[in-house]
Amino acid sequence: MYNKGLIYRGKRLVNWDPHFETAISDLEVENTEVDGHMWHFKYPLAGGATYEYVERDEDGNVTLRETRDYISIATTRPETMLGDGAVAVHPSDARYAPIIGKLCEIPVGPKEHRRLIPIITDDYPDPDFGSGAVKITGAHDFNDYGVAKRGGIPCYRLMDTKARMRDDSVPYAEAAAVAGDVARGARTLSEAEADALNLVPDHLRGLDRFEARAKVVAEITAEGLAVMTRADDPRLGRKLGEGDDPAGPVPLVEAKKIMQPFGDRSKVVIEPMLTDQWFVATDKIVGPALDAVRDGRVKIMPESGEKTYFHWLENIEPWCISRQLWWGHQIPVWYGPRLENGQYEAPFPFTRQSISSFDFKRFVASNAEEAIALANEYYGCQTAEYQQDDLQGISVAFNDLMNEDNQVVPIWRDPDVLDTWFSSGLWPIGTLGWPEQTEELQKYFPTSVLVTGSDILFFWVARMMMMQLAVVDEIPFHHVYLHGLVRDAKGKKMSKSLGNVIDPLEIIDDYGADALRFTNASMASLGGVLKLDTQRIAGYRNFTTKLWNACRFAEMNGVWEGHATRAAPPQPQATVNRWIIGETARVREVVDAALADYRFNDAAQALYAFVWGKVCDWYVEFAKPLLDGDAADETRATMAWVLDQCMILLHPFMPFITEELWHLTGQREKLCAHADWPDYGAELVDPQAEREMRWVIGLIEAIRSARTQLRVPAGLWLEMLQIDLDDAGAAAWGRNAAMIRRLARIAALEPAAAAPRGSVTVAVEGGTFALPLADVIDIAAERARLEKTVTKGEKELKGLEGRLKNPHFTASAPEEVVTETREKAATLDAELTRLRGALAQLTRDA
RNA sequence: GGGCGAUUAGCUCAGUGGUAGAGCGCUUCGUUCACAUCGAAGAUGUCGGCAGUUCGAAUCUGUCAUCGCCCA
Repeated sequence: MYNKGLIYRGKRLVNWDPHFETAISDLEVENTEVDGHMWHFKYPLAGGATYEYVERDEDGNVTLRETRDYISIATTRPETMLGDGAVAVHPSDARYAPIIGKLCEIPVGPKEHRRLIPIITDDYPDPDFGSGAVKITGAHDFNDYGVAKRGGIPCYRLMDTKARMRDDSVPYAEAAAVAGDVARGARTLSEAEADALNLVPDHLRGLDRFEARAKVVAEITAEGLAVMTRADDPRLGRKLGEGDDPAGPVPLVEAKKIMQPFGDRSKVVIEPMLTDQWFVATDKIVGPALDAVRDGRVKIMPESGEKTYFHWLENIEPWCISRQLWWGHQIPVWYGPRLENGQYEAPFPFTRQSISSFDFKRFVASNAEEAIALANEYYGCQTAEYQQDDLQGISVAFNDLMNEDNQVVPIWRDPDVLDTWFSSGLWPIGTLGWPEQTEELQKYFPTSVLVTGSDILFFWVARMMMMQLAVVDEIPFHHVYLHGLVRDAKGKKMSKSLGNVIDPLEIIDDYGADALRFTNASMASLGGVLKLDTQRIAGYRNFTTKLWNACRFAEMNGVWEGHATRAAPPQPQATVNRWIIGETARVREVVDAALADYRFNDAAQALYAFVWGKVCDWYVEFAKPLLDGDAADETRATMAWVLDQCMILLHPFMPFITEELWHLTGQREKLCAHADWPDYGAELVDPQAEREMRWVIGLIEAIRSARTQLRVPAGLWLEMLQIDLDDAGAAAWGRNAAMIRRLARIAALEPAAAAPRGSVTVAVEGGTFALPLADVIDIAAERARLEKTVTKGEKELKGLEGRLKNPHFTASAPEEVVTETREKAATLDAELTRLRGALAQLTRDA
């Protein structure tokens, strides 16, 4: 990338972490609002010059007119005043028009060496904010840096790597004199010369930045150059004490919420710092990464992630990739003296400062041998490698070279390391052996799906995209699946300092790895926040137990005797068995469709509903009578197949228990993990069986509901009367009587012409039944129950009929929707008729 | 200030134009031979407000409100 011109070295303002003494990226900075102060100071005009300062209201009326010999500046960081290069005002700001181009004095430092700086115009200052005038400290503020660059204002660095006031270079008097010449236009400074100049007054040198701030404030205030106000000025944000005079003059120090940058690891205040760093020219490599998503070669899910991705990449800044850390990939660049017209050039003698900022000759190579080879060729003589911090060694070697004592040129490697995101940006190819053309690289690159947290989109995903396209000119993956961040049950970000971190190992101890995994899957809907709630995990723990118990039931009934894996479903005769095979086929289709769309929660949800709600709640219950009868063998075969399918389909969501059950329940040629994923579908559905079982379940539920609502003792077996029943219903009853009677606790079914006095009506599709319970139940309760059902049904029917009566609906709605609505209305109408009949009967009896 | 998103049952959340669901919780009942980490039955919603598009809106559009995240 360096050779392609995509990486360069430059002096730029970076986020500097004074604790770890390294540059960090924007994304590693947390901006937090804290209570801060805004100081207002007077910058006296040079030579005692004065001007008419006029303020007007919105209508242009003069609200203040006074003669001033200063310009008022507000700052939240007074210590940076020492490095001011100018004062800027907005070009449209009439208040300061008379003094533009004039010089003013920085009101700090020894009186005899006060620095003068120019008053310039720039679009950055907001005339409505503070005094409208902004001090420009290019080396310590990002906005100011921009103004300084535009206005040709020098950037004076004030602090060292620990954010202490600088204590190097020449005495203040000398430095201030140079800066004064610059301000008067008598000379200019190169970037490096400005950087080398230490403008910290001698008595402040070596102080911590916050100590220096306090001293600067105290000195300016003592000199009477703080802007004053009344003690009861609300901007001060403080309460007056007993003896305070509300009108008493006090310095204007506003109490203000300010956004302050903190290092996300060190938690110390980040200092914008002008340093030499390596950068990626992101503007040159961002295009392909944007195009790949725009044209759909790479898809980000959820789609909102694409918007975020575009927004970030379209506004990307140069990427600072050097870090001053001891760990990481060391930057593969070696430096040596420049060779110009046969002369070696270097800042002799070498100092820490000069060696890191001088523009040396660079040798970029993948290892030291190659670098030395390059250097030997360039210098036409031998070279030797040194450590950059071995200043003495390099100085001696360079001195010998100059004195022609020894023709060995010293070179040394850049001590900085690469940003981890730069290194890991190459992960998709680096892990496969690149730059070697390995078999793995051929086989696995480009990769397929990247699954990661939504917060990683900028950190890593965008960088992998840019770097793979820049380095090997291919997309690294075709799908990016962004999941939410796991939070605690209250939605708080987990953090060690808050102590709300949920340790997955503890969850696993309490609920099992399968329960945790299933929970994660079931909450993995696209986007959003995942609030990890142990109650929910416990629910899925219960689900694993449920599956276990279903298999145990099967075992107790001989289902697993001689069982071996069978891919093809059995072909049973019994409706129940035919039905559950169809249901299995349906859920397999739903699960596959969900997985294909990365809707893991839908897949998990469908399996949960099927295994618990269909297999355990109904099929196992229905099977109980069958296991004693003629259909016992085919039922065993069906149950074995269905449970095998449950294990296979559930395996991705709960691998441990399914694998365990797999091996406990039959002869297995391979792991459940390796079992063939099924591909059957709707062809296994028997529509007749499905209709019949739906009817049976409906009848059982209707009877159970009537029983409990009328408080029939749960253990009581009831006689039931068949009032009317169509052919389909009669056939269904005939085939499933044993199951219905068992599950609804019906002792016997007798035909009857009419429901006798005081009986409970059970209306289902195509039929009406009655439970003669005159002795047991409360007639009024039964009437209330029926009335409630009728009212509810009537309301629904009214809605359906309303739609059907609307000609626009029948004309414009899709045909199947109209048909479906008609059928629903007809069924409901028939049921209501039966219920109304029962209600009338009840009223007559009473 | 800019961008993104959210607002649905008591709680946590699904639901991309056909009249609203799940889990948990809650109420009542239950020692029925897989399972009380269970079973049966039940209650609970002007889908944040308003306006619009549409035969039909939780869903699309606009607007307001509240909240969250990211970036300044």
